[in-house]
Amino acid sequence: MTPASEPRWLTEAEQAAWFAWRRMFPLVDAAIARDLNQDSGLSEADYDVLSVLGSADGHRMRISALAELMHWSRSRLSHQLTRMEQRGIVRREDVATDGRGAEVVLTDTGVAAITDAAPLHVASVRRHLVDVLTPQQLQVLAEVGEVLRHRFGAPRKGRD
Amino acid sequence: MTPASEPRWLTEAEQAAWFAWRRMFPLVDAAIARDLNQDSGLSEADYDVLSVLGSADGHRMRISALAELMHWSRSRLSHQLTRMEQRGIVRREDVATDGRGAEVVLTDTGVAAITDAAPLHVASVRRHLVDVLTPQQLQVLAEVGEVLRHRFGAPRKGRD
DNA sequence: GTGCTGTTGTTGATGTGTCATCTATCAAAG
DNA sequence: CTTTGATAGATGACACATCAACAACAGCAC
Repeated sequence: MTPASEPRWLTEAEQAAWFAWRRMFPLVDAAIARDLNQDSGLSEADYDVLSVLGSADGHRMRISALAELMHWSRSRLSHQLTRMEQRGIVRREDVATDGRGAEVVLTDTGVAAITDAAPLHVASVRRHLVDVLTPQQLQVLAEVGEVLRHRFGAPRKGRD
Repeated sequence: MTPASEPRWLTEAEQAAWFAWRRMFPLVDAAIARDLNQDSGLSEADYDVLSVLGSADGHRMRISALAELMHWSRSRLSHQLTRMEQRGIVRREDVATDGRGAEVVLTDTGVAAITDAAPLHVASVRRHLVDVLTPQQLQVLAEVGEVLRHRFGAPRKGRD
C-alpha cells in the first residue's frame, strides 16, 4: 500500500477562496441572524420553518414532509417545533389517516410573525449580501450552488 | 415618516444566489465536518483553533489576539478552549506582562493532532469544494471574501 | 389472530454558539 | 492613593444541532 504521499496543499488562490468561505461567509450569516432576531425576535431556524409553512396549502404540512422538504432530520425538526409550539406560533395536530403521523399548523400568531418578518428579512439579506455584490458575482454564487446541488443531490454510486 | 413601502423582493437571479448560499453551501461544511470528525476526531472549531495555533510563533498566542484573528467572540473562544483544555490538546497560561491576560499553548498532543489531521483535511476540502470548482469560480469566491472583509473588518461609523 | 419489519415522531444526552453578566486588572485623572 | 472607565477573560442560562435510543403504529406474512 502507498504510504501517505505528500498531500496537495492549497495554492495561494485556493487558500484565498477557502479563507473567504471559512472566515468571511459566516460573518454574513451571523449579521443576518442578528438582524432577524432584533427585528422580529426570530431565529433563522424559526424563519425557515415559518416561511415554508406560510406558503403551504392551508398553512399546514405533514411533519415528515416538512422535514424532507427542508432537508432537516426528523429529530431536529421535532425539537424545533417543540420550541415553536411553546411560543405559540405553530401547533401540532394528529392526523386521522395515519395513527403515527402528525401535522404542523401555523397559528394566527405564526402567520402574523412571518408576514411581519419577511420584508425586514429581505432588506437584511440585501444589506449584508445581495446589494453588496455585483450581478456577476451573484451569478457565480448561483452557479456554484448548482454544482453543489448536483454533487449532493444526485445519488452517488461509489465513495468519492 | 414613510410607512413601510413595498419591499424590494429578490429577483430570480438574486434568489438563486441566496438559495445557493443558504441551502447548498452548508452542505459542503457539513460534509467536511463529517470527514474531519471521522478521520481525526476533531470538530471544525477544534481544527480552526489548532491550525491557527499550529502556525503561531511558539505554538502559543494571546487569547484575545486569537479571537480577533479568527473573528470569534471572546466568549465563544473561551468555551471552546475550555473543552479543548479538558481534552488535553491546549493549555492556558497566565501572562506576566498583563495580570488580566492569558495565553493558549498547544500541548504535544495538540501538535500531533493538527499534524495528523492537516493532510486529511486538505484532501477533504479539495474533494468537497476546491477541486469541484473552476479556478474562475474560486477566484470569485475569494473576491467576494475581500468585499466582505472590508465590510466587516473596517470599523463603521453609522448603522448600515 | 400472532409475529416481523419498516415508518413516524419523540426524547435525552451531549457538544456547540450567543447573550448578558461577572471578576479582575489596567490606565489615566483627580 | 482613590476613583473611574475600559479591557481580558470566564461563566451561566439558554437556543440550537446531532446522535442514539425509544414507543407507537402500519403493513404484510403466516
